Amino acid sequence: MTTQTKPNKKEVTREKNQLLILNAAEQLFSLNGYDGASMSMVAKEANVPKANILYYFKSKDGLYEAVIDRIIANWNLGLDNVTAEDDPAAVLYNYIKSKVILAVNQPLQSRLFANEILRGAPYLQNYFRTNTRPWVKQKIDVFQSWMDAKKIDQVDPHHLLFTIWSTTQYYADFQAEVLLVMNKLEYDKTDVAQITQSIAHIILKGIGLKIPVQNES
Amino acid sequence: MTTQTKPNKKEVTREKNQLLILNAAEQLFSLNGYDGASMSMVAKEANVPKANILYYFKSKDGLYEAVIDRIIANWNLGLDNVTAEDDPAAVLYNYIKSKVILAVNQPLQSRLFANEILRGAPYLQNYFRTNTRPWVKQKIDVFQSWMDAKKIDQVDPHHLLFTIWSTTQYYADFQAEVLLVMNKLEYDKTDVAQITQSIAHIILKGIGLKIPVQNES
DNA sequence: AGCTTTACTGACCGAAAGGTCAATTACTAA
DNA sequence: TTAGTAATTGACCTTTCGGTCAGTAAAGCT
Repeated sequence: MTTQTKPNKKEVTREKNQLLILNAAEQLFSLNGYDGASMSMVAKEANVPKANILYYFKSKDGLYEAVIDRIIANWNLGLDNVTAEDDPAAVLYNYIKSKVILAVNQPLQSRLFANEILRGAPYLQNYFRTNTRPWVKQKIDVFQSWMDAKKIDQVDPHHLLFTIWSTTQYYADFQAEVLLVMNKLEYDKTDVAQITQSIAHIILKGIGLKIPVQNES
Repeated sequence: MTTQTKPNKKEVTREKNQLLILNAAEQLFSLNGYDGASMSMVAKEANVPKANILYYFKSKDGLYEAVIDRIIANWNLGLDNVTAEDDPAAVLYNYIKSKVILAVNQPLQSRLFANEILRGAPYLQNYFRTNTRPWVKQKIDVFQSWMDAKKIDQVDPHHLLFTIWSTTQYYADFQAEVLLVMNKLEYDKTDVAQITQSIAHIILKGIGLKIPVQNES
């Protein structure tokens, strides 16, 4: 007997509406930033009364935090369980690839974070301190041990990480610029592979690795 | 006899005030984005009456455009006069170095652009089309000829360019994140060299080049 | 069915936004 | 000087902002 809450009708509609609202808010905050998105825009986009949003989320800040919290909950920094014994080339290649796929296919979250950080990360500070920093510390240690073992070149491991983050996220956050410069309307199916290939080539070779053979998945 | 306009007192104060306003606006738009910065904030920061700003710049849009125009006027995309005959390593190293210096020392412009592009570049579209695109085209051609001459590895030249832009601008646009992750309050004197070194190592070696000897300047 | 409680929302609020304008204050040129 | 013109700005306008609240609707419970 689990404490299975019966599918209370109230809870069902509440959850459904909250989902609508969070999706609308995520989209609008991503594109327009915190100040650029208004509660009434969100209400209109989600097709619910504005007062309903306030009822659920207390305030605009509350809504924004809820959006961020949801993203973070599904957020995966990647490179899970990586150890000094792993093959750097395979690990980094897969990491780059997964980040490029995310950037091209789900740019909203990346852009929301970008907006946040541009403003000095008022809401994400805590997250960075309590989650990202320990995560980074662990990866940096692995990178360092790879360097000590002469598996990869000696470069500042922080900057190596930033290089991977920046090159991949660029295609999400600065999509508008990338598309304008490349004279495209949107990314096409070949772009993910192209981008991954280029970035991986530069970064892997840049630290003394070879690109692993890509087994089509 | 040049058409030297006599130092008309009106024009002098006008120019002085416009400068105050533009500086304040640049700062506020950079940090808070278009919607996050209000005319009264700018007025207060610039220490002029709000109506004065409207008098000079017609509208908030007008002010924003003026800020962007001023940045663009002083903007240098770098890599000037680069040709297929130039040494790729020296050219790219210097380019990276100059971009890192800009990112660390003058992040405001970069962040303003970042804010713009995140919103889909409503005001910069035209600039990208008429200026950046031709500039890019010319550099891409040079990159391509370096590849044809086997001076550098074969990678998509667009993505090579984006890699340089993203890695360097990251330290301006995402400064808050970088500092949080590295547990610093601000960049210190050694950072420019560190960052340049790391990025240049990865990118140059990544396309088959060696880092040129750095003659301290 | 009826009673209680919670969920919801239309109408409204004060504050702040961008913008206008009439009145006032400089300058300039004669 | 002084008339004429341009520069300046305090006061005010409309709209929209985030947020409140009293009243209504909808479950849930017995």
